[in-house]
Amino acid sequence: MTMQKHSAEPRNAAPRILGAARTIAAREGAGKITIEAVAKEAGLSKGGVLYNFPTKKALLSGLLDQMLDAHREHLGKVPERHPSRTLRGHLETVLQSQEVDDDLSMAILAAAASDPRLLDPLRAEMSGDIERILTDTQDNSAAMIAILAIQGLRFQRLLKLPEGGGNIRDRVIERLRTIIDELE
Amino acid sequence: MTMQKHSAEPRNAAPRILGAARTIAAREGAGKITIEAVAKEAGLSKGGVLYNFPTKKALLSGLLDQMLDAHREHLGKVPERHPSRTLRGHLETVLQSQEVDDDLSMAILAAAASDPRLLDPLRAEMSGDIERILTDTQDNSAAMIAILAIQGLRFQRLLKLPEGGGNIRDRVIERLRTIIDELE
DNA sequence: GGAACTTAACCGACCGGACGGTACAGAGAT
DNA sequence: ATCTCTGTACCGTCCGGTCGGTTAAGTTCC
Repeated sequence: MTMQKHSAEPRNAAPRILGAARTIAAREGAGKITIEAVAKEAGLSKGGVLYNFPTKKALLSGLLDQMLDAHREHLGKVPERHPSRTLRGHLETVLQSQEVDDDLSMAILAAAASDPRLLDPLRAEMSGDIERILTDTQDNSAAMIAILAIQGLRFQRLLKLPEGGGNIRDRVIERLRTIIDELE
Repeated sequence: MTMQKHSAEPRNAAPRILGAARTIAAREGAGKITIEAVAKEAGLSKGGVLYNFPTKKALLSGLLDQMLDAHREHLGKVPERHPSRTLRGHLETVLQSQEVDDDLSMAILAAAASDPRLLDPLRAEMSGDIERILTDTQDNSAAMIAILAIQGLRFQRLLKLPEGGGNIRDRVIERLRTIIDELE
């Protein structure tokens, strides 16, 4: 009967740890991400966490990496025909997968609060995205405004800032969709 | 004029303390705001800081308050005739006073990271602003997009995210100005 | 096939430092 | 003298990181 290994899920504790970190960040705020708290949430000990991520920076960095991966994957699902598909993809990502995106933003907050350098990979990624979008569209300023508005949507939701009430949010989204479509 | 007290600036250490906090946040990240560090930066001792702000929450809260005040003051300078003057004011504030606005964003970050509830005053303020803007304009979705884009500009600069290079930023701003003007 | 050893994964006690907060003393001005 | 403000010393806690186990699963050699 060989037995199970340790308790329940033997391998790959890393994703569980990252998930725990996201949970904590979403529930109690980015500042509450502590190794012990993450360990408890993930169902293992502090040592276990530090085995997988030798330092807290590594943990945060890994968190952001995972978020970026998820984000990339989402963008990949957008039909490629679309000229400004990354732009459209960004918007749809923000809309569809609220959880994933909130987590991403939370990871950004946590990273920015502890060590701004952790944002470097994000910057690189965004740099590529923006460049691609701008070369694919002729009305660069309109495209950039769309990008900025999408970012605004992110932080607005993340910080629970007021949305204007009513169906304004939906109308804004619809408007953004048409703007993006018109960008061709 | 009697005399100075101890070292240099006798009264009203509070603004100096808040300024120190802003400096630290801008220089080392929002997470590095610590009472001792603030004290050192402000040129007084920990006790001095804690006399003016009995708790760290009070400090962060005061920081955000000051930022909101400064922001309000800026908005007040915008010609009142303008129908969407708050919207225009927001944009101009972001543009003109880079320091003040970056500090505001940093305070937001710091507050959000430590205790999300500290953002409540900000939420209230923004709620009023948005409501006013939306009632003053008939194209609500366009106005909201402008608001979101302006917020996007804030965080973009705060987190040093890529801007798209070239003069795109300027063109975006010009475009936003015209959009806002057309909203009337 | 089984003792001896290695390796991977994890535990949990502990350390040092930082940090928030308290207590109290003292200097200036009035 | 008293009130306002600031400095110094200190306490308890929390947190990141270290370190010596420990357990389970191979691996090697006979």
